[in-house]
Amino acid sequence: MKERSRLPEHKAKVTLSEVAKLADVSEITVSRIMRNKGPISDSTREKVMAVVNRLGYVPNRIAGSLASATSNIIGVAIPSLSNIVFPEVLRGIHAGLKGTDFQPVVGVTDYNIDTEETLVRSLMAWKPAAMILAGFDHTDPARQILLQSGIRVAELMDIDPEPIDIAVGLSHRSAGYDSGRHLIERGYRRFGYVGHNWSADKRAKVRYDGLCQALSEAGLSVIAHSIVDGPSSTLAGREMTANLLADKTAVDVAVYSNDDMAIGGVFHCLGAGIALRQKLAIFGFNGLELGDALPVTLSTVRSNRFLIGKIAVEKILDNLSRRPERCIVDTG
Amino acid sequence: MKERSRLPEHKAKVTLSEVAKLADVSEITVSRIMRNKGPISDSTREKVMAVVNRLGYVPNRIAGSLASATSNIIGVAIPSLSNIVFPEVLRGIHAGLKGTDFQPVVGVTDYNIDTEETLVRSLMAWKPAAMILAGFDHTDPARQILLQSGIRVAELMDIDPEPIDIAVGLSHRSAGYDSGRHLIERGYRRFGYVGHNWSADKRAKVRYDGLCQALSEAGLSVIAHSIVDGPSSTLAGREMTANLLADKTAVDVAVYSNDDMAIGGVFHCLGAGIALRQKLAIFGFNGLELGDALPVTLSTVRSNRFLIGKIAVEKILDNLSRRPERCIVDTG
DNA sequence: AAGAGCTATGTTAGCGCTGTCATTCTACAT
DNA sequence: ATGTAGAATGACAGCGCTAACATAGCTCTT
Repeated sequence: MKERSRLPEHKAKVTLSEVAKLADVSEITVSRIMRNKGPISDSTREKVMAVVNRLGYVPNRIAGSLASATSNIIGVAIPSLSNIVFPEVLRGIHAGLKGTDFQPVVGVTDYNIDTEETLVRSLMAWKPAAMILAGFDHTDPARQILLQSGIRVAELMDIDPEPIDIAVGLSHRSAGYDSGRHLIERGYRRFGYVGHNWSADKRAKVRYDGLCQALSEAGLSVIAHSIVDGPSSTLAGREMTANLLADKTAVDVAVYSNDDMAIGGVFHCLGAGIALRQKLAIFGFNGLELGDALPVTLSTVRSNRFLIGKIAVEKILDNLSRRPERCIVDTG
Repeated sequence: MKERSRLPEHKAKVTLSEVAKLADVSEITVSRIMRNKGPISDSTREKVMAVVNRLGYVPNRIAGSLASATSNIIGVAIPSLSNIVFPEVLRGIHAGLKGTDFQPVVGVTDYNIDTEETLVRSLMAWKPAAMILAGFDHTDPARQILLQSGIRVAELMDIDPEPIDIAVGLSHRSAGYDSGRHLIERGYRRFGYVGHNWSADKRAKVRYDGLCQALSEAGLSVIAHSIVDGPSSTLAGREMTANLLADKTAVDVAVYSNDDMAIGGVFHCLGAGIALRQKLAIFGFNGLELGDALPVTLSTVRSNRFLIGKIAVEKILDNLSRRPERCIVDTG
C-alpha cells in the first residue's frame, strides 16, 4: 500500500499551466484570456476556451489574488442577523455590488466589540478591498488595524461620531429629537416610552436622549416608561405596551425604541380595543415595510437601511483607495 | 506632482519574514506560532508575539491558503435577501459556524439559475471548504462543477429531489398535503388560495400541488384563486385577499403561499371586520415569528429555517470530505 | 529602408505563506 | 559511553497565478 497518494487522484485539479500546455500557448496567455485583459486574437481565444471548457478549468483566485495583491472581497461585520435591520443593509450591499465582481464576506459580531475585533482580524487576513462595519464602537486594536490598512472602511447606521473613513446613516440624536418636536407640534403632551435593553443597542439610547432633549426644551418629559430587559421584539412590544397602559399615569402618546416594538404596541391596542391616534398615538422607528400593510398606518421615522447599505458600497466603489478627507452621508 | 506613488507608503505591509527577522527566528517558526501548530518553547513564543503585536502583523490567509491548499471559506448561494426566509437560514449558518474559523461568503442568485451558475463559479474560485445552496434547481455546468469539486455541498429547503451530496429541509409536497388534510379534518370544505408568482418560487407551487392532492383525495378542490403577478409581500397578501373575497364564490378557508401573504390576509380581515376562523380561516406557510404576536394566532406550518441552516453546517463540519452516500435530513 | 506604432505573445521573477524533510539539542536509559 | 527518543527549530521548494518587462511580427510613415 503506497502511503504516498495524498491526492484523491480521480480528479486531478486543473491548473493554468495544464490548460496552457494542452492549448499550446503560454500560461500568461490563458491567464489573460480568463481575465479579458490585454489583446488576444480570436483564434487563440477560441482554441484556449475549448480546452478550458473541456477540462472544466476554474481559475484559482487565491493564487490570483496573491500574485496580483488585490482581492475582490469586501469584508462585512454586522451585529446580528436576527433583527430585520441588518439583512436589509446586507441586501443594500448586495444590490450595490451587483454587476461588479466583488464578493461580500459576512461575519456577525453579536453586538460584542471583542468578537468584532476577532472578526475584523480574520476578515482583514483576506486582504479585502474594503470593509463595512455597523456603528462606531470598536476596540482600539480593531480601529487601529482598520486605520492602518489603507483600505476603505465604511461605518454604517450612525453619523454622530467621527468616522474612520466613511460614515453612512442618520443622526440618531436628531431622529429622536425630531420625533419629539413632531409629536409636540401635533399636540401630544403626555409621553410614554416603550423600550428594550439599551446596552445592546446604543443607538436606541441616543434616540431616547434626543427625544428627551426635545421634550425638555418644551418643558415636558417622558412621564412613563416600560422597558423590557432583553432584545426588541414584536411580542415584547406588545407586552410592554400592556404594561405601560396598566400604569396609573395616563399617556396620550407612546414612543417606541423601534418599529418591531411599535408594531407589538399596535397589536396590543387592536386586541384591547384601544382607539389608535385618538386614545393613544404610537410612534416607532425604522420604517419596516410591514408597517405599510398594518390596518392602521404607523407613524415612524424611515431609516432606509437598504439605502444605507447601497450607498456605502457606492461610496466605496467610487474610489477604492482611501481619501484623506472623511466622508459622511446623511440618509435621514 | 509625482504621479508615480501608487502605494500609501506610510504603511509598508508587514510580512511573516519581517516578523521573523526582527524576532530573530526563522519564518516557519513564526508561522507555527501564528497557527498554534507544532512544539514551540514559551520563550520564543513570547519573543515572537511581542514583535507581532508591535508591528500589528496580520497573517495573509491568501498566501496561507495557497500554500496549504485549504481554505476556511464556506460558499453560500441564496436566492434572495428580501424574503425573511433566507436571512434566517443565514443566521442558522452563522450559528453553526460559530466557534469554528470558517467564514461564509454569501452571494445572491435572484432566483435565477444562470446567475447562480456565475456565482457558483466565482465562489468555487476561492476553493471553499464547502458550498451551501438553496434548492435543487441548478444549471448543468453548475451541478457538474459542484459534483466534481469533491467538497461537501449542501442543498437546503427541500428534500424531494435527489441531492448532489447533502439535503436539509422538508418535503414541500408533504407540507402542502398535510395542511390540506389538517384543514379537511377541521371541517373546512370551500378552499380559496392566495398566491404569488410561482415561476420564481417553485417550492410554493409544489406545496400547492400537495394541497390539491389532499383535496382531490377527499373529493374536493380549490374553488377560488387569487394570485398576484409578482413576488410575495404582506401588502400583496392583503390586496389579493380582498380580491378573493370579492369573488362570487364564497370560501370558508384561505390557504396562502406563505406567511407574508397570510399576514396580509389577516390584516385585511381585521380592517374589513371579518371574523377570523368563524367566517374565514387563514392558513399560511413558514412560521414567521411575527405570527405569534398577531392579535389572532395564525395557523401555519413551521419550517424552521434557522435549523435548516444550522443543521446544514453541522452536517458539513461533521465530515469535511465528501462521503459516498448521500445524506438527507428532514426538518419537517 | 529605417523607423514608429501597433497587436499578439512569451520570459522571468516573485506574491507570502506552509509542507516536508532535515538538523540540533536536550534528557534519560542502557 | 552510546544510543534513542523527543522537543525545538530551520532550509528549501513550491502552491497557482500575475506584473513587468521583453520579443516578435505586422502595417504604416516619411
